[in-house]
Amino acid sequence: MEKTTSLHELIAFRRQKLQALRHQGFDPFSDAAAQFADARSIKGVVDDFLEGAPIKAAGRITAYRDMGKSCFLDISDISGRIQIYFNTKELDEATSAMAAQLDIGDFLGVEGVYFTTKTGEKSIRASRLLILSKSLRPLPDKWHGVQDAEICYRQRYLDLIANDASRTIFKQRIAIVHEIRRFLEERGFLEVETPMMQAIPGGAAAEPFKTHHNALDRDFFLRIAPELYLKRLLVAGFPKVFELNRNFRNEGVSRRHNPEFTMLEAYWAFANFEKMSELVEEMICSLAEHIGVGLQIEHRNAEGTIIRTINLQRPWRRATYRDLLESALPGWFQLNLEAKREKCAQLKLDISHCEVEFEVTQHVFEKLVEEKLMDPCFVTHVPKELVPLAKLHGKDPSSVEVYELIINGQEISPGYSELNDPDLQRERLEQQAGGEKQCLDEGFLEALEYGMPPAGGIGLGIDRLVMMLTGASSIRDVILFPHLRF
RNA sequence: GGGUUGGUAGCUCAAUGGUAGAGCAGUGCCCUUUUAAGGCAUUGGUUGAGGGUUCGAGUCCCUCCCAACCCA
Repeated sequence: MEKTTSLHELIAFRRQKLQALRHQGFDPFSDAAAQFADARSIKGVVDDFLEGAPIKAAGRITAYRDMGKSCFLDISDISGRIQIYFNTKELDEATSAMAAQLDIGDFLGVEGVYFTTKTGEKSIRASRLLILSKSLRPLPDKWHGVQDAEICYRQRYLDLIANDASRTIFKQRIAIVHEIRRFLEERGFLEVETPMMQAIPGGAAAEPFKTHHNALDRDFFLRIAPELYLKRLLVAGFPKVFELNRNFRNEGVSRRHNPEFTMLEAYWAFANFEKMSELVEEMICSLAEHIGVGLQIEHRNAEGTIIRTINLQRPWRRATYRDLLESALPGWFQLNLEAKREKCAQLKLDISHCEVEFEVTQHVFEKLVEEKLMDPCFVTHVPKELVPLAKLHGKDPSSVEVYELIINGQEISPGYSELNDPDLQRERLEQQAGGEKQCLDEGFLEALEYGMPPAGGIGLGIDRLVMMLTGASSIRDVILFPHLRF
Protein backbone atom coordinates (compact mmCIF):
# COMPACT_ATOMS: atom_id res chain seq x y z
CA MET A 1 0.00 0.00 0.00
CA GLU A 2 1.59 3.27 -1.15
CA LYS A 3 1.74 6.16 1.26
CA THR A 4 0.66 9.41 -0.32
CA THR A 5 1.95 12.87 0.43
CA SER A 6 -1.35 13.59 2.02
CA LEU A 7 -1.10 10.79 4.54
CA HIS A 8 2.42 11.96 5.32
CA GLU A 9 1.03 15.40 6.01
CA LEU A 10 -1.67 14.07 8.30
CA ILE A 11 0.96 12.15 10.21
CA ALA A 12 3.26 15.17 10.26
CA PHE A 13 0.58 17.32 11.90
CA ARG A 14 0.08 14.71 14.59
CA ARG A 15 3.81 14.44 15.16
CA GLN A 16 3.99 18.22 15.54
CA LYS A 17 1.35 17.94 18.26
CA LEU A 18 3.35 15.17 19.90
CA GLN A 19 6.36 17.51 19.98
CA ALA A 20 4.25 20.35 21.34
CA LEU A 21 2.93 18.09 24.11
CA ARG A 22 6.45 17.12 25.07
CA HIS A 23 7.45 20.78 25.22
CA GLN A 24 4.47 21.34 27.52
CA GLY A 25 5.75 18.61 29.82
CA PHE A 26 3.35 15.83 28.75
CA ASP A 27 4.82 12.62 27.40
CA PRO A 28 1.95 10.69 25.79
CA PHE A 29 3.96 7.48 25.83
CA SER A 30 5.13 7.66 29.43
CA ASP A 31 4.25 5.59 32.46
CA ALA A 32 2.05 8.40 33.81
CA ALA A 33 -0.91 6.61 32.21
CA ALA A 34 -0.75 3.91 34.91
CA GLN A 35 -2.81 6.12 37.23
CA PHE A 36 -5.77 5.27 34.97
CA ALA A 37 -5.20 1.51 35.09
CA ASP A 38 -7.99 1.13 37.64
CA ALA A 39 -10.54 3.02 35.54
CA ARG A 40 -13.52 0.88 34.69
CA SER A 41 -14.42 -0.17 31.15
CA ILE A 42 -16.50 2.46 29.38
CA LYS A 43 -19.57 0.27 29.74
CA GLY A 44 -18.88 0.05 33.46
CA VAL A 45 -18.61 3.82 33.61
CA VAL A 46 -21.92 4.21 31.78
CA ASP A 47 -23.65 1.59 33.95
CA ASP A 48 -22.54 3.32 37.15
CA PHE A 49 -23.96 6.69 36.15
CA LEU A 50 -24.92 8.72 39.22
CA GLU A 51 -25.58 12.41 38.75
CA GLY A 52 -22.88 14.49 40.43
CA ALA A 53 -20.74 11.54 41.55
CA PRO A 54 -16.99 11.64 40.87
CA ILE A 55 -15.75 9.32 38.12
CA LYS A 56 -12.52 8.34 36.44
CA ALA A 57 -12.49 7.01 32.87
CA ALA A 58 -10.04 6.28 30.08
CA GLY A 59 -10.50 5.43 26.42
CA ARG A 60 -9.84 6.38 22.84
CA ILE A 61 -11.18 9.68 21.53
CA THR A 62 -13.62 8.74 18.75
CA ALA A 63 -15.32 12.10 18.21
CA TYR A 64 -14.37 15.69 18.96
CA ARG A 65 -16.86 18.58 18.88
CA ASP A 66 -15.08 21.81 19.69
CA MET A 67 -17.44 24.70 20.52
CA GLY A 68 -14.74 27.24 21.33
CA LYS A 69 -14.38 27.53 25.09
CA SER A 70 -16.43 24.41 25.67
CA CYS A 71 -15.83 21.12 24.02
CA PHE A 72 -17.53 17.75 23.73
CA LEU A 73 -15.72 14.58 22.87
CA ASP A 74 -16.48 10.88 22.94
CA ILE A 75 -14.19 8.29 24.42
CA SER A 76 -14.74 4.64 23.56
CA ASP A 77 -13.46 1.14 24.04
CA ILE A 78 -14.78 -2.23 22.90
CA SER A 79 -17.43 -2.10 25.60
CA GLY A 80 -19.02 1.22 24.75
CA ARG A 81 -18.84 4.99 24.40
CA ILE A 82 -19.35 7.97 26.71
CA GLN A 83 -19.41 11.69 26.14
CA ILE A 84 -16.92 13.94 27.91
CA TYR A 85 -17.55 17.67 28.37
CA PHE A 86 -14.99 20.21 29.39
CA ASN A 87 -14.82 23.97 29.54
CA THR A 88 -11.35 25.47 29.19
CA LYS A 89 -12.20 28.02 31.91
CA GLU A 90 -12.70 25.16 34.36
CA LEU A 91 -9.34 23.58 33.55
CA ASP A 92 -5.90 24.71 34.58
CA GLU A 93 -3.76 26.38 31.95
CA ALA A 94 -1.50 23.39 31.31
CA THR A 95 -4.46 21.08 30.73
CA SER A 96 -6.12 23.55 28.37
CA ALA A 97 -2.91 23.76 26.37
CA MET A 98 -2.76 19.97 26.28
CA ALA A 99 -6.40 19.73 25.15
CA ALA A 100 -5.55 21.90 22.16
CA GLN A 101 -3.17 19.18 20.94
CA LEU A 102 -5.70 16.33 21.12
CA ASP A 103 -6.77 14.39 18.02
CA ILE A 104 -9.40 11.81 17.29
CA GLY A 105 -7.67 8.51 17.99
CA ASP A 106 -5.69 9.60 21.05
CA PHE A 107 -6.18 7.77 24.32
CA LEU A 108 -7.37 10.10 27.02
CA GLY A 109 -7.72 9.80 30.78
CA VAL A 110 -10.53 11.80 32.38
CA GLU A 111 -11.44 12.70 35.95
CA GLY A 112 -14.63 14.57 36.69
CA VAL A 113 -18.23 14.14 37.73
CA TYR A 114 -21.24 12.59 36.11
CA PHE A 115 -23.70 15.10 34.67
CA THR A 116 -26.52 15.20 32.16
CA THR A 117 -26.41 17.63 29.24
CA LYS A 118 -29.20 19.90 28.13
CA THR A 119 -30.11 17.35 25.47
CA GLY A 120 -30.29 14.60 28.09
CA GLU A 121 -27.11 12.70 27.35
CA LYS A 122 -25.39 11.10 30.31
CA SER A 123 -21.87 12.53 30.26
CA ILE A 124 -18.81 13.35 32.32
CA ARG A 125 -17.87 16.94 33.12
CA ALA A 126 -14.09 16.76 33.22
CA SER A 127 -12.03 18.59 35.80
CA ARG A 128 -8.86 16.84 34.77
CA LEU A 129 -7.61 15.46 31.44
CA LEU A 130 -4.46 13.54 30.67
CA ILE A 131 -3.32 12.29 27.29
CA LEU A 132 -2.40 8.62 27.69
CA SER A 133 -1.26 7.82 24.16
CA LYS A 134 -0.90 9.82 20.96
CA SER A 135 -2.39 8.47 17.74
CA LEU A 136 -0.13 9.29 14.80
CA ARG A 137 -2.41 8.06 12.02
CA PRO A 138 -5.90 9.23 11.06
CA LEU A 139 -8.76 6.86 11.91
CA PRO A 140 -11.44 5.78 9.42
CA ASP A 141 -14.48 7.92 8.68
CA LYS A 142 -16.57 8.47 11.81
CA TRP A 143 -19.86 8.04 10.01
CA HIS A 144 -19.33 5.43 7.31
CA GLY A 145 -16.77 3.41 9.22
CA VAL A 146 -14.69 0.99 7.18
CA GLN A 147 -16.54 -0.56 4.25
CA ASP A 148 -13.56 -2.12 2.49
CA ALA A 149 -13.66 -5.81 3.40
CA GLU A 150 -9.94 -6.08 2.88
CA ILE A 151 -9.20 -3.42 5.50
CA CYS A 152 -11.68 -5.04 7.88
CA TYR A 153 -9.88 -8.38 7.65
CA ARG A 154 -6.26 -7.24 7.41
CA GLN A 155 -6.52 -4.41 9.94
CA ARG A 156 -9.20 -5.78 12.20
CA TYR A 157 -8.41 -3.16 14.84
CA LEU A 158 -9.70 -0.47 12.48
CA ASP A 159 -12.84 -2.47 11.80
CA LEU A 160 -13.39 -2.88 15.55
CA ILE A 161 -12.79 0.81 16.23
CA ALA A 162 -15.09 1.96 13.45
CA ASN A 163 -17.82 -0.64 12.98
CA ASP A 164 -20.37 -1.37 15.66
CA ALA A 165 -21.70 -4.45 13.86
CA SER A 166 -18.26 -6.03 13.98
CA ARG A 167 -17.83 -5.23 17.67
CA THR A 168 -21.17 -6.90 18.34
CA ILE A 169 -20.23 -10.10 16.52
CA PHE A 170 -16.94 -10.51 18.34
CA LYS A 171 -18.44 -9.75 21.72
CA GLN A 172 -21.04 -12.40 20.95
CA ARG A 173 -18.32 -14.84 19.96
CA ILE A 174 -16.52 -14.22 23.24
CA ALA A 175 -19.80 -14.78 25.11
CA ILE A 176 -20.47 -18.01 23.20
CA VAL A 177 -17.05 -19.48 23.95
CA HIS A 178 -17.35 -18.45 27.58
CA GLU A 179 -20.81 -19.94 27.89
CA ILE A 180 -19.75 -23.26 26.32
CA ARG A 181 -17.07 -23.60 29.00
CA ARG A 182 -19.48 -22.64 31.75
CA PHE A 183 -22.16 -25.02 30.46
CA LEU A 184 -19.81 -28.00 30.27
CA GLU A 185 -18.02 -27.31 33.53
CA GLU A 186 -21.36 -27.02 35.29
CA ARG A 187 -22.06 -30.57 34.10
CA GLY A 188 -18.78 -31.95 35.37
CA PHE A 189 -16.71 -31.83 32.19
CA LEU A 190 -13.01 -31.05 32.67
CA GLU A 191 -11.23 -28.91 30.13
CA VAL A 192 -7.85 -30.19 28.99
CA GLU A 193 -5.13 -29.22 26.53
CA THR A 194 -3.63 -31.89 24.29
CA PRO A 195 -0.86 -31.62 21.68
CA MET A 196 -1.26 -29.32 18.73
CA MET A 197 1.97 -30.71 17.31
CA GLN A 198 1.53 -34.38 16.53
CA ALA A 199 3.88 -36.92 15.01
CA ILE A 200 0.92 -38.71 13.40
CA PRO A 201 -2.06 -36.53 12.56
CA GLY A 202 -5.23 -38.45 13.34
CA GLY A 203 -8.86 -38.20 14.33
CA ALA A 204 -10.14 -36.96 11.00
CA ALA A 205 -9.56 -37.28 7.28
CA ALA A 206 -7.85 -34.06 6.23
CA GLU A 207 -4.58 -32.77 4.83
CA PRO A 208 -2.34 -31.58 7.69
CA PHE A 209 0.19 -28.76 7.88
CA LYS A 210 3.75 -29.93 8.31
CA THR A 211 6.35 -28.36 10.55
CA HIS A 212 9.80 -29.30 11.77
CA HIS A 213 11.35 -29.71 15.18
CA ASN A 214 15.00 -28.68 14.94
CA ALA A 215 16.45 -30.24 18.10
CA LEU A 216 14.78 -33.59 17.46
CA ASP A 217 15.35 -33.18 13.71
CA ARG A 218 12.00 -34.63 12.82
CA ASP A 219 8.80 -33.49 11.20
CA PHE A 220 5.62 -32.81 13.10
CA PHE A 221 2.11 -32.07 11.95
CA LEU A 222 -0.28 -29.48 13.27
CA ARG A 223 -3.24 -31.39 14.55
CA ILE A 224 -6.33 -31.87 12.41
CA ALA A 225 -8.27 -33.02 15.52
CA PRO A 226 -7.60 -33.67 19.22
CA GLU A 227 -9.72 -36.83 19.22
CA LEU A 228 -7.07 -39.51 19.69
CA TYR A 229 -5.60 -37.73 22.72
CA LEU A 230 -8.95 -37.05 24.34
CA LYS A 231 -9.76 -40.75 24.01
CA ARG A 232 -6.47 -41.54 25.76
CA LEU A 233 -7.87 -39.45 28.60
CA LEU A 234 -11.04 -41.57 28.64
CA VAL A 235 -8.67 -44.50 29.11
CA ALA A 236 -6.93 -42.51 31.86
CA GLY A 237 -10.15 -42.20 33.81
CA PHE A 238 -11.63 -38.85 32.83
CA PRO A 239 -15.36 -39.61 32.61
CA LYS A 240 -16.21 -36.21 31.12
CA VAL A 241 -13.58 -34.27 29.23
CA PHE A 242 -13.46 -31.55 26.60
CA GLU A 243 -11.06 -29.42 24.63
CA LEU A 244 -11.96 -26.13 22.99
CA ASN A 245 -9.18 -24.96 20.76
CA ARG A 246 -7.69 -24.66 17.30
CA ASN A 247 -7.40 -27.32 14.61
CA PHE A 248 -5.51 -26.89 11.35
CA ARG A 249 -6.41 -28.26 7.95
CA ASN A 250 -4.36 -27.62 4.85
CA GLU A 251 -7.23 -26.80 2.54
CA GLY A 252 -8.34 -23.81 0.53
CA VAL A 253 -9.82 -20.70 2.09
CA SER A 254 -13.42 -19.81 1.34
CA ARG A 255 -16.53 -18.28 2.82
CA ARG A 256 -16.85 -21.39 4.98
CA HIS A 257 -13.23 -22.44 5.50
CA ASN A 258 -10.30 -20.95 7.36
CA PRO A 259 -7.14 -23.09 7.56
CA GLU A 260 -7.17 -22.77 11.34
CA PHE A 261 -10.52 -23.06 12.99
CA THR A 262 -11.86 -23.52 16.47
CA MET A 263 -13.43 -26.78 17.47
CA LEU A 264 -15.02 -28.17 20.57
CA GLU A 265 -14.62 -31.87 21.19
CA ALA A 266 -16.27 -33.41 24.22
CA TYR A 267 -16.35 -37.01 25.44
CA TRP A 268 -18.71 -38.48 27.98
CA ALA A 269 -17.98 -41.95 29.33
CA PHE A 270 -20.86 -44.45 29.45
CA ALA A 271 -23.03 -42.16 27.31
CA ASN A 272 -23.89 -42.66 23.64
CA PHE A 273 -24.64 -40.56 20.57
CA GLU A 274 -28.24 -39.98 21.63
CA LYS A 275 -27.16 -38.56 24.99
CA MET A 276 -24.71 -36.36 23.13
CA SER A 277 -27.44 -35.05 20.83
CA GLU A 278 -29.46 -34.02 23.90
CA LEU A 279 -26.40 -32.33 25.38
CA VAL A 280 -25.61 -30.34 22.25
CA GLU A 281 -29.26 -29.38 21.75
CA GLU A 282 -29.50 -28.04 25.28
CA MET A 283 -26.14 -26.31 24.99
CA ILE A 284 -26.84 -24.44 21.75
CA CYS A 285 -30.23 -23.25 23.03
CA SER A 286 -28.55 -22.08 26.22
CA LEU A 287 -25.96 -20.18 24.15
CA ALA A 288 -28.59 -18.47 22.05
CA GLU A 289 -30.42 -17.32 25.17
CA HIS A 290 -27.23 -16.18 26.91
CA ILE A 291 -25.99 -14.00 24.08
CA GLY A 292 -29.43 -12.49 23.75
CA VAL A 293 -30.38 -13.56 20.23
CA GLY A 294 -33.19 -15.84 21.45
CA LEU A 295 -34.41 -18.99 19.74
CA GLN A 296 -35.58 -17.33 16.54
CA ILE A 297 -32.42 -16.34 14.72
CA GLU A 298 -32.88 -13.83 11.93
CA HIS A 299 -30.33 -13.71 9.15
CA ARG A 300 -30.23 -10.54 7.09
CA ASN A 301 -28.57 -9.63 3.83
CA ALA A 302 -26.41 -6.56 3.24
CA GLU A 303 -29.52 -4.41 2.74
CA GLY A 304 -30.86 -5.47 6.13
CA THR A 305 -33.83 -7.48 4.91
CA ILE A 306 -34.44 -10.84 6.55
CA ILE A 307 -33.41 -13.67 4.26
CA ARG A 308 -34.18 -16.52 6.65
CA THR A 309 -35.21 -17.27 10.19
CA ILE A 310 -33.78 -20.23 12.03
CA ASN A 311 -36.04 -21.72 14.65
CA LEU A 312 -34.11 -23.26 17.55
CA GLN A 313 -37.27 -24.05 19.53
CA ARG A 314 -36.95 -27.49 21.14
CA PRO A 315 -37.41 -30.36 20.58
CA TRP A 316 -35.22 -30.45 17.51
CA ARG A 317 -36.09 -32.67 14.60
CA ARG A 318 -34.52 -36.12 14.36
CA ALA A 319 -34.68 -37.97 11.08
CA THR A 320 -32.82 -40.79 9.40
CA TYR A 321 -30.51 -40.24 6.48
CA ARG A 322 -32.60 -42.58 4.38
CA ASP A 323 -35.95 -40.97 5.17
CA LEU A 324 -34.64 -37.48 4.49
CA LEU A 325 -33.25 -38.46 1.13
CA GLU A 326 -36.29 -40.55 0.26
CA SER A 327 -38.66 -37.64 0.85
CA ALA A 328 -36.47 -35.26 -1.15
CA LEU A 329 -36.11 -37.75 -3.99
CA PRO A 330 -38.68 -40.56 -3.79
CA GLY A 331 -37.50 -43.89 -5.14
CA TRP A 332 -33.80 -43.01 -5.00
CA PHE A 333 -32.76 -46.16 -3.16
CA GLN A 334 -34.60 -48.39 -5.64
CA LEU A 335 -32.41 -47.13 -8.49
CA ASN A 336 -29.29 -48.97 -9.58
CA LEU A 337 -26.00 -47.05 -9.90
CA GLU A 338 -26.53 -46.38 -13.60
CA ALA A 339 -29.99 -44.93 -12.98
CA LYS A 340 -28.66 -42.86 -10.09
CA ARG A 341 -26.01 -41.31 -12.29
CA GLU A 342 -28.64 -40.55 -14.88
CA LYS A 343 -30.84 -38.94 -12.26
CA CYS A 344 -27.93 -36.73 -11.19
CA ALA A 345 -27.44 -35.63 -14.77
CA GLN A 346 -31.14 -34.68 -14.94
CA LEU A 347 -30.78 -32.71 -11.73
CA LYS A 348 -27.62 -31.05 -13.07
CA LEU A 349 -25.56 -32.38 -10.18
CA ASP A 350 -21.89 -32.81 -10.93
CA ILE A 351 -20.86 -36.22 -9.62
CA SER A 352 -17.71 -36.58 -11.68
CA HIS A 353 -15.62 -36.76 -8.52
CA CYS A 354 -17.75 -39.56 -7.06
CA GLU A 355 -16.51 -43.06 -7.73
CA VAL A 356 -18.68 -45.40 -5.73
CA GLU A 357 -22.36 -45.56 -4.95
CA PHE A 358 -22.35 -44.14 -1.42
CA GLU A 359 -20.40 -41.10 -2.65
CA VAL A 360 -23.00 -40.38 -5.31
CA THR A 361 -25.75 -40.73 -2.73
CA GLN A 362 -23.89 -38.49 -0.29
CA HIS A 363 -23.46 -35.79 -2.93
CA VAL A 364 -27.17 -35.87 -3.64
CA PHE A 365 -27.85 -35.74 0.09
CA GLU A 366 -25.65 -32.65 0.50
CA LYS A 367 -27.30 -30.79 -2.36
CA LEU A 368 -30.91 -31.82 -1.93
CA VAL A 369 -31.20 -32.30 1.81
CA GLU A 370 -28.39 -30.74 3.81
CA GLU A 371 -28.24 -27.38 2.04
CA LYS A 372 -31.99 -26.96 2.47
CA LEU A 373 -32.16 -27.80 6.19
CA MET A 374 -32.21 -24.44 7.98
CA ASP A 375 -33.80 -25.39 11.29
CA PRO A 376 -31.81 -27.84 13.42
CA CYS A 377 -32.04 -31.47 12.39
CA PHE A 378 -30.17 -34.45 13.79
CA VAL A 379 -29.53 -36.79 10.89
CA THR A 380 -29.26 -40.34 12.21
CA HIS A 381 -28.58 -43.80 10.74
CA VAL A 382 -25.80 -42.38 8.58
CA PRO A 383 -24.33 -45.00 6.19
CA LYS A 384 -21.34 -46.67 7.80
CA GLU A 385 -19.08 -45.90 4.83
CA LEU A 386 -19.32 -42.20 5.61
CA VAL A 387 -18.22 -42.55 9.23
CA PRO A 388 -15.72 -45.37 9.49
CA LEU A 389 -14.71 -44.67 13.09
CA ALA A 390 -18.06 -45.00 14.85
CA LYS A 391 -19.88 -47.98 16.33
CA LEU A 392 -22.17 -49.93 14.05
CA HIS A 393 -25.80 -49.46 14.82
CA GLY A 394 -27.13 -52.25 17.03
CA LYS A 395 -30.35 -52.77 15.08
CA ASP A 396 -29.16 -51.74 11.62
CA PRO A 397 -25.57 -52.79 10.91
CA SER A 398 -25.54 -50.88 7.59
CA SER A 399 -25.51 -47.64 9.55
CA VAL A 400 -23.64 -46.29 12.53
CA GLU A 401 -24.46 -44.85 15.92
CA VAL A 402 -23.93 -41.30 14.85
CA TYR A 403 -25.81 -38.10 14.42
CA GLU A 404 -24.94 -35.23 12.12
CA LEU A 405 -26.45 -31.99 13.32
CA ILE A 406 -27.41 -29.77 10.41
CA ILE A 407 -28.36 -26.12 10.97
CA ASN A 408 -28.37 -23.31 8.45
CA GLY A 409 -27.63 -25.77 5.63
CA GLN A 410 -24.30 -26.70 7.19
CA GLU A 411 -22.95 -29.51 9.29
CA ILE A 412 -22.46 -27.93 12.67
CA SER A 413 -21.75 -30.89 14.89
CA PRO A 414 -21.32 -34.64 14.57
CA GLY A 415 -21.90 -36.92 17.55
CA TYR A 416 -20.83 -40.51 17.99
CA SER A 417 -21.07 -43.60 20.04
CA GLU A 418 -17.32 -43.99 20.08
CA LEU A 419 -15.73 -47.19 18.89
CA ASN A 420 -13.88 -48.81 21.80
CA ASP A 421 -13.15 -52.26 20.44
CA PRO A 422 -9.37 -52.10 19.89
CA ASP A 423 -9.33 -54.81 17.22
CA LEU A 424 -12.12 -53.24 15.22
CA GLN A 425 -10.54 -49.82 15.64
CA ARG A 426 -7.20 -51.13 14.31
CA GLU A 427 -8.95 -52.69 11.34
CA ARG A 428 -10.74 -49.44 10.48
CA LEU A 429 -7.64 -47.28 10.93
CA GLU A 430 -5.60 -49.63 8.76
CA GLN A 431 -8.24 -49.40 6.05
CA GLN A 432 -8.21 -45.63 6.31
CA ALA A 433 -4.41 -45.48 6.20
CA GLY A 434 -4.48 -47.51 3.03
CA GLY A 435 -1.56 -49.71 4.09
CA GLU A 436 0.74 -46.88 5.09
CA LYS A 437 2.02 -48.07 8.46
CA GLN A 438 3.56 -44.72 9.43
CA CYS A 439 0.06 -43.20 9.44
CA LEU A 440 -1.12 -45.55 12.21
CA ASP A 441 -1.12 -44.11 15.69
CA GLU A 442 0.10 -47.22 17.49
CA GLY A 443 0.18 -45.38 20.80
CA PHE A 444 -3.54 -44.74 20.53
CA LEU A 445 -4.32 -48.33 19.60
CA GLU A 446 -2.23 -49.57 22.52
CA ALA A 447 -4.18 -47.30 24.87
CA LEU A 448 -7.45 -48.78 23.61
CA GLU A 449 -6.15 -52.26 24.42
CA TYR A 450 -5.88 -51.22 28.07
CA GLY A 451 -9.60 -50.52 27.85
CA MET A 452 -11.55 -47.40 26.95
CA PRO A 453 -14.98 -46.95 28.49
CA PRO A 454 -17.88 -46.81 26.06
CA ALA A 455 -18.48 -43.13 25.47
CA GLY A 456 -20.38 -40.55 23.51
CA GLY A 457 -18.37 -37.90 21.72
CA ILE A 458 -19.13 -34.70 19.89
CA GLY A 459 -17.38 -32.22 17.73
CA LEU A 460 -18.73 -28.70 17.38
CA GLY A 461 -17.34 -26.26 14.85
CA ILE A 462 -17.29 -23.01 16.78
CA ASP A 463 -16.79 -20.71 13.79
CA ARG A 464 -19.82 -22.10 11.97
CA LEU A 465 -21.83 -22.06 15.18
CA VAL A 466 -21.00 -18.38 15.67
CA MET A 467 -21.95 -17.69 12.03
CA MET A 468 -25.30 -19.36 12.58
CA LEU A 469 -26.02 -17.54 15.84
CA THR A 470 -24.85 -14.09 14.69
CA GLY A 471 -26.08 -14.28 11.10
CA ALA A 472 -22.59 -13.73 9.67
CA SER A 473 -22.42 -14.90 6.05
CA SER A 474 -18.67 -15.48 5.94
CA ILE A 475 -16.37 -17.30 8.35
CA ARG A 476 -14.01 -14.32 8.00
CA ASP A 477 -16.59 -12.19 9.79
CA VAL A 478 -16.34 -14.32 12.93
CA ILE A 479 -12.56 -14.84 13.05
CA LEU A 480 -10.60 -11.87 14.38
CA PHE A 481 -7.66 -12.31 12.04
CA PRO A 482 -8.70 -14.53 9.13
CA HIS A 483 -6.10 -15.77 6.68
CA LEU A 484 -5.84 -13.88 3.41
CA ARG A 485 -3.27 -13.93 0.63
CA PHE A 486 -0.27 -11.73 1.14
C1' G B 1 -8.70 -23.99 -10.22
C1' G B 2 -13.01 -21.47 -13.43
C1' G B 3 -16.57 -17.31 -14.00
C1' U B 4 -18.46 -12.41 -12.55
C1' U B 5 -17.71 -7.73 -10.17
C1' G B 6 -14.51 -4.38 -8.04
C1' G B 7 -9.54 -1.56 -6.47
C1' U B 8 -9.77 6.66 -7.55
C1' A B 9 -7.45 11.58 -1.40
C1' G B 10 -6.42 8.94 5.46
C1' C B 11 -11.98 7.04 5.23
C1' U B 12 -16.83 6.84 2.25
C1' C B 13 -17.89 7.58 -2.75
C1' A B 14 -18.42 10.52 -7.88
C1' A B 15 -16.23 11.41 -12.73
C1' U B 16 -19.55 9.86 -22.29
C1' G B 17 -11.94 8.62 -24.19
C1' G B 18 -11.18 15.47 -23.34
C1' U B 19 -8.48 20.32 -17.09
C1' A B 20 -9.43 14.05 -11.50
C1' G B 21 -14.31 15.94 -7.87
C1' A B 22 -17.56 15.85 -3.24
C1' G B 23 -18.57 14.68 2.03
C1' C B 24 -16.00 13.39 6.40
C1' A B 25 -11.12 13.70 8.57
C1' G B 26 -6.99 17.52 8.42
C1' U B 27 -5.10 22.93 8.61
C1' G B 28 -6.43 28.37 9.95
C1' C B 29 -10.13 31.68 12.01
C1' C B 30 -15.15 32.35 14.75
C1' C B 31 -18.25 30.00 18.43
C1' U B 32 -19.71 28.51 26.59
C1' U B 33 -24.57 22.26 26.19
C1' U B 34 -22.78 19.82 21.09
C1' U B 35 -23.66 14.89 19.30
C1' A B 36 -22.74 13.08 11.45
C1' A B 37 -22.36 20.39 15.85
C1' G B 38 -22.28 24.86 12.79
C1' G B 39 -20.05 29.17 9.79
C1' C B 40 -15.94 31.19 6.65
C1' A B 41 -11.38 29.99 4.30
C1' U B 42 -8.01 26.17 2.83
C1' U B 43 -4.71 21.78 1.97
C1' G B 44 -4.67 17.07 0.15
C1' G B 45 -3.99 12.49 -6.04
C1' U B 46 2.03 7.84 -9.21
C1' U B 47 -6.65 6.54 -10.18
C1' G B 48 -3.73 -1.47 -7.33
C1' A B 49 1.20 -2.62 -10.54
C1' G B 50 3.28 -2.96 -15.45
C1' G B 51 2.73 -2.77 -20.66
C1' G B 52 -0.28 -1.33 -25.15
C1' U B 53 -3.92 1.54 -28.45
C1' U B 54 -4.73 6.97 -28.98
C1' C B 55 -3.38 13.79 -30.45
C1' G B 56 -5.27 12.55 -25.51
C1' A B 57 -6.64 6.80 -20.90
C1' G B 58 -9.41 6.63 -14.17
C1' U B 59 -12.31 5.17 -18.58
C1' C B 60 -10.52 0.88 -24.20
C1' C B 61 -6.97 -3.74 -24.83
C1' C B 62 -3.18 -7.31 -22.59
C1' U B 63 -0.42 -9.34 -18.30
C1' C B 64 0.03 -9.52 -13.14
C1' C B 65 -1.46 -8.50 -7.75
C1' C B 66 -5.41 -8.15 -4.11
C1' A B 67 -10.51 -8.54 -2.60
C1' A B 68 -15.90 -9.78 -2.83
C1' C B 69 -19.59 -13.07 -4.83
C1' C B 70 -20.84 -17.59 -7.51
C1' C B 71 -19.14 -22.42 -9.25
C1' A B 72 -15.78 -26.79 -8.67
